[in-house]
Amino acid sequence: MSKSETTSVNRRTEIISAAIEVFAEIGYYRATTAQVAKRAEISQPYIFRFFSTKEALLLAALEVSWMRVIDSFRKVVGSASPEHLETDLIQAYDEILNAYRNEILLQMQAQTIQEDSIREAMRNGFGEVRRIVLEAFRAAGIPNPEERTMLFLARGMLCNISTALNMPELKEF
Amino acid sequence: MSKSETTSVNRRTEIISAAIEVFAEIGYYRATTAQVAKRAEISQPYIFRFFSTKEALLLAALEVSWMRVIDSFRKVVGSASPEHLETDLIQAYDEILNAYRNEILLQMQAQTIQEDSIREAMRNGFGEVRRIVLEAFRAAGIPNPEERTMLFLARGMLCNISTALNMPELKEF
DNA sequence: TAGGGAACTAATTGATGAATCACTAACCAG
DNA sequence: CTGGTTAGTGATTCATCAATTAGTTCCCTA
Repeated sequence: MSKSETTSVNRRTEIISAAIEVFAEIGYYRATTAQVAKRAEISQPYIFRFFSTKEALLLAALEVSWMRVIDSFRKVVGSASPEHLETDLIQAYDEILNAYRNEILLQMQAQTIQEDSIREAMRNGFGEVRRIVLEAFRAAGIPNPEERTMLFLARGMLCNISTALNMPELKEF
Repeated sequence: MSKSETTSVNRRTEIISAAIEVFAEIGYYRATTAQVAKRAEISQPYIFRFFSTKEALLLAALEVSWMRVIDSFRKVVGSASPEHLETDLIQAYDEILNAYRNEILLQMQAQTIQEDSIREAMRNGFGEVRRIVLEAFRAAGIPNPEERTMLFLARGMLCNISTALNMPELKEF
């Protein structure tokens, strides 16, 4: 049982969680800091004690969402047997997509945001995930690991869209 | 040589082209109708003679961009030999991605826009593309056509992201 | 050549949003 | 109990934007 004091760090985390929800639901550019504040049950100006700009808040939210995927994949890679590796990774991503849908919707939005800092965060995230999967496929002795990694990522991106548009038929076969 | 009179229809088309560029570069919600107007070399209010709202303009832009893909794929399906079908489709999409990058960037944005009319347009577009590809794979006698269609679409979506983030390594293998 | 309509714009409006400022309340150490 | 620090807010500012209104220009034709 962890205490839930209102420390500065806790507040920061609460604001990020609220931002992920609101940005995902409303759209980053259309969402207002007032809406984020309301969701976090604080006043709008108080957000700016923790994040210097709205964009800095988006960056923090993206950081959280990439770490969700990266940590999960690292855990799978560290424990899965070579023959279950790919199915376990797929299952792990599927669980994230169910439990943290908004974080993935936010990543999808960020794919087309042109701000340099956002693009860099997205490239880092994708690059790290790709590295983890590719290394794991290699270590598992999977043939054509580069192609298999590409196909794994591709299917993941189609799952995202299938989820976002509520079109299950896109990913089924 | 077609005449380039300034008819009502031409202006409409010009505005849509300008909107595709500006929305793709700036982001739909952040982009202003004034920026679109400037790109189209008309005044900002004049846009509203052709489109009742900013959202109606986005819908028209999405319509253009989906027809680009759909028409191109239909042409390939109508002329390609069964053994070249998939490579020809891939090549066709690659050419669209090069020549009409902004239209695809706009589609990517629209994947996460929650407005009902936009979601419906996106579902129609994806559904029609999927139908065309699946039917063509079946007619060509390709085994597991549903799975192959899913993988084809998945690779396409990864190509989009690879292009948007300028990460060529994502799609290569 | 008068006038009617199509193409187009300047000026404005009402609403909204990010960010800042000036302030209060609660707590805690010496 | 007091002086400093942390947590927090109401009110405001300045900018911006979608959409409307009220016009002007220009061409075609009867």
